[in-house]
Amino acid sequence: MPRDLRMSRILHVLIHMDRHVERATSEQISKMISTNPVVVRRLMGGLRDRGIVTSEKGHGGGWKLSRPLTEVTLRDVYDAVGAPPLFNIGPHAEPSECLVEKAVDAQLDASLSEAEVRLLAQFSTISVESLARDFEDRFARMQQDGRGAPNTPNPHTGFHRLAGKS
Amino acid sequence: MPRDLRMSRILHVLIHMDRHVERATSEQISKMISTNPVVVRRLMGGLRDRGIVTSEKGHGGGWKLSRPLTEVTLRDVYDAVGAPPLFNIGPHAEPSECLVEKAVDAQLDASLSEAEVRLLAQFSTISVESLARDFEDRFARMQQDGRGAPNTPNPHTGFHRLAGKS
DNA sequence: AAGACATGAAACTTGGAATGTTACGTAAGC
DNA sequence: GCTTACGTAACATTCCAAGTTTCATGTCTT
Repeated sequence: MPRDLRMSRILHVLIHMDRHVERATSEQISKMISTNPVVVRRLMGGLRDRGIVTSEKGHGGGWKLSRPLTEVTLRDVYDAVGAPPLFNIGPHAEPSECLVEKAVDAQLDASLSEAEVRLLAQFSTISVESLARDFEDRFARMQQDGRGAPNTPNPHTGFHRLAGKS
Repeated sequence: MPRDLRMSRILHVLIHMDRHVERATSEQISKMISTNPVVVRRLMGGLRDRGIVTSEKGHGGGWKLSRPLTEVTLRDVYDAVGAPPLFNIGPHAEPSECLVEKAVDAQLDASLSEAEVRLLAQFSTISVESLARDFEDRFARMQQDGRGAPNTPNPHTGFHRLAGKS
């Protein structure tokens, strides 16, 4: 339903890099998230500027995590992709002359701002590592309970088989 | 910053109708919010379907409030405009084959869903009347404190001068 | 030094959603 | 019968994320 997929995509990439590959080129990463190398560079550029990943040119170059995912929060990722508008609804951008409109916009904005603060605060408390681990735990439990999910071994590039032996 | 202005516009219209005009045509309303009569009909159609306003055709027709704004919540308005996606960010629509991606999307969706439930719950507690009154109170206070805001008498169609004598 | 491999960045195209617009149909009042 | 107004379909416009093309820059290998 939503629109801006950048956060979702970056999280996807970060976890793959942590779990499966030490160093990855934009080309390789673009296959993970089914897109173009240039799009990957745009996304990763924000992460590099914030010290979450490093990039190296030339032969053997590519992207590497520069700190453990325990030290990267959802808030960091959100900021790294440019802190796009959280909400799809809201008041006008430019203020109006109309007092009623200004009143409505101010009140509506107050509700949304409060919700935004809360959500971003929650993002700050969630590390990418814990996000990945939550899932892996649940998946492992399913696995050992009566007949787990399919565990289809069909990844993008040959990686995968998450949450087996760690 | 945001995109979907429908809620903001409808609130604007509802308060104007309650405060200033008993009955208004799509033409008149369109001038309030600087748009087209057809756009107004689209917006108001949702309200009519939910019993918030009534419409009448022909001479002397137009739109009227069918219940007091004390009995219309922000949630009602949100639903009436089609309950558009609240968030601008989020995971993909179609599920992926990749387990990592599914994990990321599920976790991200969980955070967003929780925030959505909270925000909509809050919308349910706020009536359009109280939203308007909050502003009017604050405005009146500014007015009597040392020299209030300009109180510019320049509305859309000649209405206005909110929060004077009620 | 030459060539291959990567990132960096600018410029343009594409696609979807809200909005704006035009046109026509239907109902109500004069 | 004519004007007024809503109801609706169809199309145009605008905005932004995403996709794409192209070239420049830096780095490793031979």
